[in-house]
Amino acid sequence: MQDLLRGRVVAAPGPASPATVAGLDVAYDDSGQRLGAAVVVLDTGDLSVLDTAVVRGRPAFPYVPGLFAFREVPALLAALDRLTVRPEVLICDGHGLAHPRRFGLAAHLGVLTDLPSFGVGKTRLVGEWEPVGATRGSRSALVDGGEPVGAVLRTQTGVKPVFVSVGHRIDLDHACALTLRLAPRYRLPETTRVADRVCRDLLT
DNA sequence: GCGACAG
DNA sequence: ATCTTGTCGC
Repeated sequence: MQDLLRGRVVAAPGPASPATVAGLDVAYDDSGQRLGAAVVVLDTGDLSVLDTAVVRGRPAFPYVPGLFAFREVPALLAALDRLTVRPEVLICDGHGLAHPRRFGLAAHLGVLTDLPSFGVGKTRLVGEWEPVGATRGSRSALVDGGEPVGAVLRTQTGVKPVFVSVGHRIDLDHACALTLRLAPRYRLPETTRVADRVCRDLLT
């Protein structure tokens, strides 16, 4: 399925300066039998929350590295469907092309929605990189099998970097620039932080 | 056979 | 992802 859908990924420059971005995340209960998914739309200017949509349900697939999208995509699509504001870019908790078959969650969601998308992961799935500079904004190429698949980006000086990789209709430089703009104070972009908080609250 | 392995 | 325990720093 991934090998098939991968052919629908579009590599495009930009987007220049999106006014809205969406953050997506999923949380699970203690049993792992229930999940809560959230999509939040933020204004890139002041990082204010413009819209929120949530969904509760069951995992559609077990967690298997490389097949992560099959677990969370159904719930995230359902949540996206409930949005009132149409986001210009999707920022996913996970990887885009930095995937064994170059089709991680961010690429998967991008193709299915045809919205520009990229992933910001907390840990690596594939690839190697040279040490990243210690200051905010420093980045190092993430390379897998000899090809560049993303960037290891320092969003806060002296804090562990994040892994940025494009999904659909966006280039790496714009993805990194957006990530930095959305992470003025913490390691992760506000989109991810807000979505994480919202979906976690669904389980309590 | 052994280590790696998004969330 | 989720959980615990402990430490460091503002």
